[in-house]
Formats: sequence, C-alpha cells, structure tokens
Amino acid sequence: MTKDIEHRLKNKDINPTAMRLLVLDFLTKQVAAISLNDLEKGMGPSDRITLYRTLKTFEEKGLVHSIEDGTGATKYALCEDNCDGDHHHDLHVHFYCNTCKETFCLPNTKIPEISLPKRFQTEEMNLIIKGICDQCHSG
Amino acid sequence: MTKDIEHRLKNKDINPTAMRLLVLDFLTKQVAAISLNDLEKGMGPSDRITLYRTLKTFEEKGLVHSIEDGTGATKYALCEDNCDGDHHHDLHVHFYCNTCKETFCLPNTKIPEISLPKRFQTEEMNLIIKGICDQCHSG
DNA sequence: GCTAACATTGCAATAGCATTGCATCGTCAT
DNA sequence: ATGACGATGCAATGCTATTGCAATGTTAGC
Repeated sequence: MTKDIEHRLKNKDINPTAMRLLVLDFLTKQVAAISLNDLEKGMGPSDRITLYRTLKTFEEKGLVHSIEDGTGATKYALCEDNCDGDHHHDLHVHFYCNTCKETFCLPNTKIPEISLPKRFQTEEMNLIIKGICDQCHSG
Repeated sequence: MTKDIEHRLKNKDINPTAMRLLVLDFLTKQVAAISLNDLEKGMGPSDRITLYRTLKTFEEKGLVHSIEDGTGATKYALCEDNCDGDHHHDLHVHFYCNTCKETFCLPNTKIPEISLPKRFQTEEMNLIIKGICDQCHSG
C-alpha cells in the first residue's frame, strides 16, 4: 500500500512527495544495497541529481544509511533500526560479495566491542567483510 | 640509511629506483596514513601519476596497504605484517579521527573473528573506527 | 480563488579522485 | 652498441559527488 510507504516517510519527518514515495518503494524492494547509479537505472526516467538529494534527505532523517564498500560508489540501504538523523548506529556488518559484486546488510551480525588503545574514543564503526555470499557459494 | 630503504624494496621484489626510494623514505616518516594528495604535497615537485603508480606498485608487492576511510580519497600506509601481493591480511583496525581528520593504523588492535550467517565466506575484512584519537582527546 | 512563502525538482556546471594511453627515457643484458 | 623492458611524465578521460540557479509544485493565509 502506498499509505504504508507514506506513513514511513511522515514518521521520519520527511515530506512525502511523489518522487520520494517512488524511491522508498523501490528501496524496500531491494535485496542488496544499491548505488545511485543502480537507483537511476532501476527507476523510470528520473533525474539523477534529484535521486541523489532524495537519498541524502533519507539519510539525514535516518531512513537509510550509506555504505562505503570500497568500490568507490556509495551504496544505500534502508535502516532496520530506529535510527534518527543524529544517531546512525548501524552497528551491523556489511558484506560485499566478490563474485556477484553486491553489497548486503547483515542486520543480525553485529560489530563486536573493540577495545582501542588508551585515549582513543569511538564514535562510529564500519565493518565491511568481503568474500562470497550465500547465493554465490558453490556446493 | 638509504641502503636500508633499498633493501626493503628489493626484499619485496621492487626495482629500487630513485623515485621509489624517495617515496618509501617519505612513507616511513609518516605517522598517519596519507592520501595521494598528501604524498604529492609532501614530496618535492613530482608527477602525480608517477606517485599514483608507485603506490600501486607498492601495494601489489605487499609493501603498503590502501585504506578506504570514507573520506573519498584512498589513504596508504606501510604494511607492518609480512604481506605479499596476494595476501594483504592487514587485519588490524584503522582509526579515523573526526577532529584532526587523520587516519591511523592500529596494528595492535586486531579485527576479531566474526561469525557470519550460513554459507557466507570471508575473504577480507575492513574495519574503520571513527572517533577522537589520542592526540586530539582533551583532558 | 489568489498570492506569498517555502520546499522540491530538474538542468547545467564543476570539483576531485582514479585511471589509462602514449611517447620518452633510463637501465640492463647480450 | 642495441634491443628489450621497465619506469617516468604528460595529456586526456571517466566516474562519482556536489553546488548554483531557475522552474515548478505545494501549502497557508487572506
């Protein structure tokens, strides 16, 4: 239902415009994290910059989080947690498959506590694991 | 001693040219990981592309490793481990300071074992922690 | 219904990093 | 010497991210 999507936007204090409804709808259908390019290709003919800003807005409001998987292109995925703009503690692991080149959130695999050297203070953590995903795993 | 630097190159099967000696010497003097830009600025007047390729060569041969800290610019730092080109298992944590914007290797802080979901297979891991480094920590 | 204020969108343009092609030059072995 | 090969330097390009600005839509007040 469109109503559901609309509600999710409003809950995050995002003005539910047509474009945003479409983007959010598209994002919910994704299995893997997608780049701006993927989004542009996946959606109908839309303006790249608008999509870019839509993602930025979503990120600021805590609806999606961005992932730097080392491919050079930032990927985006919906937040599972109750993030808000300030607290993006997506402390789950991200997995990049070297075979299918997709980036997945592993929401149930959390980043463990790391004890840093004296006087280093953690604010964010970002763990990318690269390898072979379950789908590409042969045998 | 230049001899020492030269030996380190030869040990890694890298032809010790003047440029490479300079770059490696410069790298050893760094406290933090540096970007191509930093390298270019820090060295005398040198060609950016040559520096780029020098770093690539060093990376291939296992002398340095590259770090994606999310700033958009790839950073490089000397490997501490006995890496070779194939096995870049720099399983230590990298720390990005939000205050001084520097990226540090924490060679003694290793990435712990992570148990992934079934049929996911790890090949590399990359953990970036962002926060405040020991130098910038006030108090 | 009209209008002013504001948010959103779309186009153009730009910045910055990464990367390749090609020509030149140096080095080393025969 | 010369030929092969690696290294260097310049030019050019691709790609992602990002901003400026104008046009457009949307909302609230009258």
